[in-house]
Amino acid sequence: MPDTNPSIRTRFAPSPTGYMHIGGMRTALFCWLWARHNGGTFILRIDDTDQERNVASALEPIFRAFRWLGLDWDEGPDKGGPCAPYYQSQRTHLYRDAVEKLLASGAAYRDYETPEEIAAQRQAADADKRTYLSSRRSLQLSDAERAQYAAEGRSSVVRLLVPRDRTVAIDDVVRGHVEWDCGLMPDPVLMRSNGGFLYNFATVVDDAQMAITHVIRAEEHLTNTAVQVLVYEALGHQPPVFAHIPFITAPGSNKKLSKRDLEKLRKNPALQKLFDRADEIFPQLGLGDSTTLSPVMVEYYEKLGYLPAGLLNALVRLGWSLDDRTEIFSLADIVREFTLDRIIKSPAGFDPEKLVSYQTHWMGELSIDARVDGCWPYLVQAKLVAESPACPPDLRPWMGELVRAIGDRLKVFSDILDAREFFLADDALPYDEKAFQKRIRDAAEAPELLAALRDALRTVTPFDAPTLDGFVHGFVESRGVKIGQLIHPLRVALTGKSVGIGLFETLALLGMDRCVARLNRALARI
RNA sequence: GGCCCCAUCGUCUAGAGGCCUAGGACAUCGGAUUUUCAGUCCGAGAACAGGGGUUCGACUCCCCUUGGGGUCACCA
Repeated sequence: MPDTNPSIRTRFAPSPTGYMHIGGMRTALFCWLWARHNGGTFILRIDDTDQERNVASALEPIFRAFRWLGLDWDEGPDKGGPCAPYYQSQRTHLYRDAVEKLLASGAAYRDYETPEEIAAQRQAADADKRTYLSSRRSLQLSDAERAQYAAEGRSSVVRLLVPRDRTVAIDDVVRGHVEWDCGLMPDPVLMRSNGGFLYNFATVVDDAQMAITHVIRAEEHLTNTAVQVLVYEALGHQPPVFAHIPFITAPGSNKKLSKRDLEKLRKNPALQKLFDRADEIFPQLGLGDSTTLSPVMVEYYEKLGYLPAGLLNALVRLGWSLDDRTEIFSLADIVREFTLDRIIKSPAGFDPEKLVSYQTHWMGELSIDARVDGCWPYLVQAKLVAESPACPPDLRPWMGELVRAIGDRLKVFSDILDAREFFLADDALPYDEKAFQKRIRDAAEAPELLAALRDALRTVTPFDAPTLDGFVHGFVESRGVKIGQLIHPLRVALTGKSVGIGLFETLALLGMDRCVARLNRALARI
């Protein structure tokens, strides 16, 4: 058992965006894992500094995603905790105090230059191919001028006074030693002219006040870290340990997987199937389509009936591995084995195929009963069965047989909808016309064979798969035809499709009466 | 463009100087099983970006080049 450290505190700070991004979820997972691995504390803090929207409803999908995956938090908005409140919008007094402290110590200054002036300076620097640096003219102001400006209510921002004669460095757990030259940094704004605070500042104040020991976040924040470390130092705090993890990219590309590029992602060959499946399934469930629920959102996987274990397994293997052979991890395994030093440095492409393979594994671990329970809500939602919170007891044995017959074809719970023909009324069965043509109309002996079988079927008892297997084989033998000549047309006649579960299971599941009814209907439409 | 990061099979990765004729998984392609599909079993192909060093010896260390990415806001 590796060393653990209960004093470790990590946090994840989502913005209320109205959905949970798959990449963000992976970051959150790593934060959660490090806390849990150590028996430490995992904190959820809401980054709602620019709260235009309805925070509560925009937060709901985020909480939902955490709960679905089984990632709990020890301190957070709904739970409270020793560092409350956990909404940044309610913590402005802390930021204000920190700004005052920095102003008083001279580590920060009030800057009266207008945005236009700054922009002009920036442009001039660009034109001269010079690194832009803050002019710091406001520092030259006399006390009298300062007082006058304040009295006039002239607008100003508070900037950190960057110590230009040195460097800042971190020893990132993942990246190693990274260093920046402060002489190249403009003075960052800490507080806006309207009194609002900036991310790079608020985050540091929060992380320090919440005693976060490990900041685990996506690599895109690496550059921000320079400013943040300077703020830690100016405030007199010890910076936490940083771990900048590689981000998740779109399959076959090395661009960040983002919701903005949805249209590009739609054309990505590896993602195509996921979008198509969404467009096929979600409308049946009354959930919109791939535009409302796309593969970059955690909700996509939940709503399609993926298993938390499947997604979790896939997510943790993106940028992390234990050794040269272990692929399958339960959440408990991951918690036990997860360490920061096994995180990879390079970006990881999200591979839907690999996700499916993990998913298939974990689905296989589930009992038939559990699979029935997982599938049931989809049948209800698609209105294929009568509304009921769970599969009724009298239907359960039959459902169990169906799910057993579907076997590995059931990769996610919504795949049960591919077996919709078992739930449709006999006179409402749609036919794959191409298959019907080829297997029934164009096969000379098919109609007669089907009719004969229909009549013979009435004598079969018990009407179960093994018996039917023997019976059908005897039937074709006695007629001197090959099994394939019967089986293909029979499948189309009974299910309307050319592919599906085992044929004898299909017969048994349908039962004699429905088989006869469907055969009659098929024969009548030749 | 400045600064920063990254670079092993198509993909996810193992590899902390000799264990590497580079291992595993997913995907792909064969073959077997089979009533379709899925699966299962067996097998195959498939990678250290390039160039310099260091070293008896480099996938592993250093430098350069190339390529990719991130970031440069009174966004987060």
